[in-house]
Amino acid sequence: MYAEVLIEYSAKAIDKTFTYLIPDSLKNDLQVGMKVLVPFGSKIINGFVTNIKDEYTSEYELKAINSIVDKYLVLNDEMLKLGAYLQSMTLCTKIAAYQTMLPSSLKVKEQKNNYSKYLIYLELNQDELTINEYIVSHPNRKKQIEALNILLKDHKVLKSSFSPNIIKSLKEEDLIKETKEQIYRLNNQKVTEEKKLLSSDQQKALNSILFNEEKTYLLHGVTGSGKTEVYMQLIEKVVKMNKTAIMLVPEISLTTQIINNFYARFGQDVAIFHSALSDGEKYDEYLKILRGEVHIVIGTRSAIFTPLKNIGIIIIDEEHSDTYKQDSNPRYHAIDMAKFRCHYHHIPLVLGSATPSLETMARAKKGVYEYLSMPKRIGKSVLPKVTIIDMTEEMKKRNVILSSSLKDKIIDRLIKKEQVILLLNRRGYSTIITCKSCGYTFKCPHCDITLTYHKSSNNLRCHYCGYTVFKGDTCPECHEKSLADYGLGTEKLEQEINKLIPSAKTIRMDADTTRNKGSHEDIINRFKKHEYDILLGTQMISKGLNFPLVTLVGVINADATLNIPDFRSGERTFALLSQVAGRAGRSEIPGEVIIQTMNPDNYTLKCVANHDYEKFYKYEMENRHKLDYPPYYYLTSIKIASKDYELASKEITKVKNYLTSKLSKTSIILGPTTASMFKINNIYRFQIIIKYKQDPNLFNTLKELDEIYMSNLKVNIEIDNNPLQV
DNA sequence: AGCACGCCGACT
DNA sequence: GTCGGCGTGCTC
Repeated sequence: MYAEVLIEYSAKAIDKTFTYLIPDSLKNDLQVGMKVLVPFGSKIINGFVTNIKDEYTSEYELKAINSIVDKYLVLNDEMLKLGAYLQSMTLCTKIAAYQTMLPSSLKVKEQKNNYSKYLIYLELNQDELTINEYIVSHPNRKKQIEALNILLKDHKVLKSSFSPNIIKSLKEEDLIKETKEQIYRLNNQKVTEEKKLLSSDQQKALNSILFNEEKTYLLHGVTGSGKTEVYMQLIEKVVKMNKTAIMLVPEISLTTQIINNFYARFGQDVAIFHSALSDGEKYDEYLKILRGEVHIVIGTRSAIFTPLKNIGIIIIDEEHSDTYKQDSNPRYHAIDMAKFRCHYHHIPLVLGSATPSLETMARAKKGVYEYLSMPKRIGKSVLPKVTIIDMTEEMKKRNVILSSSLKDKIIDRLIKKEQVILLLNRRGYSTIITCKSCGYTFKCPHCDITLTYHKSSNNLRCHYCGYTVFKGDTCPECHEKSLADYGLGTEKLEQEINKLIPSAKTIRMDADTTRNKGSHEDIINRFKKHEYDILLGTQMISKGLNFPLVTLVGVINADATLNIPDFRSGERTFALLSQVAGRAGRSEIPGEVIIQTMNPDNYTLKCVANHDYEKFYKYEMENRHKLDYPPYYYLTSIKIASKDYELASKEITKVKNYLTSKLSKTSIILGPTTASMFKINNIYRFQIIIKYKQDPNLFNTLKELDEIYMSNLKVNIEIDNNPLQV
């Protein structure tokens, strides 16, 4: 018997199967979809079995498979097909596709292939009579007799409750034995079964979703309309049918509240899956799923690849979130993967959002998706009042960071013992450091980016490659003491608030303060307990959090996200601000939102202020239509990357010519231009954008291009179908 | 991806 | 005369 094996080097040059002999010892256990260790060249490395066959003829002397990495981990038929689909969509290597589908802890680096955690128990290994004889004949061994008596009474006791040398001597006498039971690191008990009463909108949405056909639903519900409860009741129905469910959330650490609700209602029937789990936890959760011990999986993007069987529904919460698209190697979108699995199982896909992506909404309007709407908040809470503050006016009053009205309102909330959230979508202290006498600005030597000043560590950092330099007092060019900083980051905001409102207790949440595991939750919990009055931070404070005492949300600088040169910046700003605005007034006390901007007449901001998604949608769709952007056209971006500037620029022109000769006349080929992040880590990037509605030649042309650059070591090609950033 | 083989330049 | 540069090609 022979096995076809993919080698775990993700390189285009060896992205093909190699045939190995299956030794007799593995014949019974080996299955397609398993990871194996094989000799390859001079090394022993991981491989992945894609086929098993009886016949093979070749001039090679075949090598044999060494061993199976983990006999519990097998990709089933569905997962193998999904992997092939992933590979064909993203043009990644075959092995990379399967690797992304298996939990990363199992990319066995060191020879550690058993992540299982056990509890070890001691039991008597002799009958009661023998034990008693021993006790009588060794009256001096007091500690040992004590242990034996405990075991006589309780039969099975945790090993850790005895001291090791007692165990050792009793084991030598063969009086006791060890038994082990696997335990899972994450274990949550059900707390309540209590279902919440549904509003009529919720009930209508719930009833509209049918479980026995393949169909995509858009659940469009404003913040606070109770989408989570609908998800839970949908899943409850599915579980009652003895089927399983996957629910994706954008970022698990920021969605702890949803997770806790699910644990409370479904307890051990839930497995969670995301990158912040430890390797052991990940392994346990994966095993629970593989063994069919849970019906529900909640997780981030990668959870779409968990091997649940007999799926009954897939739900994607906050479907517009960028986090569902992977921004490195297999650039897949979780929604595409979900559609594949829904098709496989003939089941519904539910996309939920308060601010659906334009693509999703357009499909709902066309009737491709069924549209379900929940336009009202549940209970007594109402949508907050949103006010736009013109910062150009405030600047004249020398209010650079806080407008007088936002400052007054913060003080008012502090007096009322309520809480405040402030959003500033830029971390660090200040964004640019410039020399006032010679005009020098600090830039990253490896990237085409200005460095951000971090005051707490007194250094300048590149937010792309991590390059860090100490900031001195003098300009490195002209050596004058005339360095000035411009632009506002969260670090400076925190300092300024403490200066302006000294009585306020503030806590900051951004990538810098949440580097350690559990620090997100810690900040959230402490804020929730009202240890702090003001939570300030980047966009990570906007998602899914529900703080009843927050009655004021301030957006410090709405222009920071609005002015990013990307055709989706309006859409992103609308979603971000709507979401953060939704944090205000989640209980009976009505909330209020202040948006500070230099562009008070901006249409997007006005739509946010009026909570008017429809108006924003129409406006933005017109723009997209005029400029031939999605959802009217599909996009594909092709980048050529190289350390050699000249070579990259020469190759991108070749690519352009190739595309022009191959693609249909109706496709629009833009560029070549320098990519938006032109130089990162000393690598130059040029790009071409293809806009198309339908192009039968596109896919094959991309594949050909990919193959042309397959063995080129100096130039890399990066193809991204439906890129999020252009 | 890693590693060996192979063919030309600057050195003890 | 050798050491070593990295270009090319192979790995079941």
